[in-house]
Amino acid sequence: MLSKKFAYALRGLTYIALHGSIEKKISLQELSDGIDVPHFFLGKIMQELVRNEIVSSVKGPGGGFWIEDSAMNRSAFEILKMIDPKVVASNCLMGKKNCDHDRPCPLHAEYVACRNTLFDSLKETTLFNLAGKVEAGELFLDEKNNSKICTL
Amino acid sequence: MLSKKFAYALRGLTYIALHGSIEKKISLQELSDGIDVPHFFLGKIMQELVRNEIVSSVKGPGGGFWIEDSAMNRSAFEILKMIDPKVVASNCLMGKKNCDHDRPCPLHAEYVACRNTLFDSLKETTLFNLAGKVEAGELFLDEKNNSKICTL
DNA sequence: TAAATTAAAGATATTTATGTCTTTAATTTA
DNA sequence: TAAATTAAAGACATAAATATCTTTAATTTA
Ligand code: FES
Ligand code: FES
Repeated sequence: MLSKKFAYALRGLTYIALHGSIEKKISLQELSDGIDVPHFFLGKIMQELVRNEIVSSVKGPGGGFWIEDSAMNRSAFEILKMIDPKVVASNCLMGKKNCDHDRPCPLHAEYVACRNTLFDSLKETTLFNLAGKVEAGELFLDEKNNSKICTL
Repeated sequence: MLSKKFAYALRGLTYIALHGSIEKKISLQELSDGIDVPHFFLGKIMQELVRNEIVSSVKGPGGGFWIEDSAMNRSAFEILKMIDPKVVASNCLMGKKNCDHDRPCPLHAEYVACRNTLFDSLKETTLFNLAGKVEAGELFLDEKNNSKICTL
């Protein structure tokens, strides 16, 4: 449903929002270490976010990434649209070409409800919010030491 | 989130549940025409369902697929576990190796709620239910004439 | 029994997502 | 200015999902 690209983007941005600033830029190296995501792949994703002006960057010694105050209130949903537009464009969950209210597939109702709920919370969640929650110990960006599997 | 394999499987089974019987078997040709799904790909999926005794088949003239009465109350969730087991095993939505309640990622709460809702309804939905709804005109298996896109 | 029909099985192909490596350009520092 | 550092850009590689084609086996019918 959601791509790894989006997942990595959101985790990366949250890390930068939390640890970075114009004075302390976050290098790609620190970032990929910090969230346990493949270095080069993350680099590509950051490029895209820089182009979209979600994050800022400079090259050279001491360079790296940071997030302007004005970008801190960008929502997770905006990031999703940027990184994974196909998902937002809403394909049918049951493999039909398009999701259609008038000719719903077997999972239409469930899918729409589920997706709307998820998207609504993505719309309400800003990078600032996410950074705050990480700071409060309510959520975690990396994946070291997480051995317990939620088996449902 | 859910694969096309699962989508095609569920739509195919519903078609067979609705139109097939031991007297009137559904050929792969009729089936792929009926639900607008790639012929050969659907064939592979049906093979798997036959091996798992969800659907029955015979070769030869007049042969094809049908569903025994006893299989009509199999749930969509059972089909999902069969066809797309990774999804049920619950990977983290944000690309972490495992979904972990104790170290939740930014979308954990939303994801778990969303997934539980979806899975609950899959558990309650049987092939018999689905066939009934198609018969009642409440849902549709094919994708002809569906031009209206739900843009969210 | 021969021919026709149909699913099963196996091989191959294509596409998409994910991941990696190399080269280039920008910036800083000595 | 020269060297070092770092992101950007582009090329390449791998894996997974999706799709197709060919051959084989089972079954029916003539
Ligand atoms: S028609 Fe399938 S999800 Fe809407
Ligand atoms: S930890 Fe990511 S979905 Fe549970």
